[in-house]
Amino acid sequence: MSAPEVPVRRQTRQRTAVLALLEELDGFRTAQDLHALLRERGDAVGLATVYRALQALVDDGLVDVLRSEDGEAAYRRCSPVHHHHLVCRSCGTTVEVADPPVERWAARVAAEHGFADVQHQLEVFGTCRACAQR
Amino acid sequence: MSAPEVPVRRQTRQRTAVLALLEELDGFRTAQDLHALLRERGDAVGLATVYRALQALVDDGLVDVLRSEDGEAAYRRCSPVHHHHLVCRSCGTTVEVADPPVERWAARVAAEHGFADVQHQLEVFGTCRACAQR
DNA sequence: CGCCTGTGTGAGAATGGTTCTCATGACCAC
DNA sequence: GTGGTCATGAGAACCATTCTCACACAGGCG
Repeated sequence: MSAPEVPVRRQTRQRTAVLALLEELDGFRTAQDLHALLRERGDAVGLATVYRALQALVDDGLVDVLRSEDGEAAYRRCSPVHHHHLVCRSCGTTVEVADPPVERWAARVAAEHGFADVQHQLEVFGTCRACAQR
Repeated sequence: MSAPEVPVRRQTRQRTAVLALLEELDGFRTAQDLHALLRERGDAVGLATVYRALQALVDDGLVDVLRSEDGEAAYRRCSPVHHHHLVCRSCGTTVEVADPPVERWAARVAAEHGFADVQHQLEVFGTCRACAQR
């Protein structure tokens, strides 16, 4: 029996800064980006700390992770309910979309093949209106 | 105007070996795995060559790529028509599933938000019957 | 209010998957 | 066969991420 494991998250300047930056930005950003941004505005935070803060936020369900095509991780502040993303391939703007029949479909297909404990991962990529007009 | 760019793919022992191995295996394998397997059975192929062969196969649409949670790429021989995957989280067994209303749904949602040139990426993860029984 | 303890931090090193370099080898059109 | 490319392979380079470890600070307690 594993205990609930509440890791007693301390509130520090660095963690606050990372979350605040994510709140302020739109779309997915890599850890490297966030680190560079914080540094630019004089709010110096170590790279390792940015990674740790992001992991903690992901664990708490406050932030989404996405793997870009080249394997780099991108993070985004999100609402804590299940949803998917519509991401602009060019500028990174993101729209959260509530989920459709996909839920039911995934569950049904999985059951048909004898799979249990099902999760799914769906991202839609496209070019947003602004970028298409350039 | 860019020419069609047909890179004149040569047939070599190494590329044949990589594709043959993928044909033979089931489920997604990392480049490192494939390299180790080839080496074990005495069919020595350089690691860089495995990566190059896999990229060529992906470009030709003969192989699918998937990014595992830690960013490692996994490859799998696949049918050249659009489809999604049902992957066992535990043993890696994969089932190709033809896709459902998701196609239409993705297109519609994208259009509603002014996105063009839409692609999507959907993977379903679960525990297959065999693994669940252990 | 100040101490204490354990958690958080940061710089740099380590890790590990992937890509690059470049000299050498092999495919294949002629 | 021959030649000109393209492919190969060993190792180095690259780069995102994680680890290490000494030091700093949050925050509960006296």
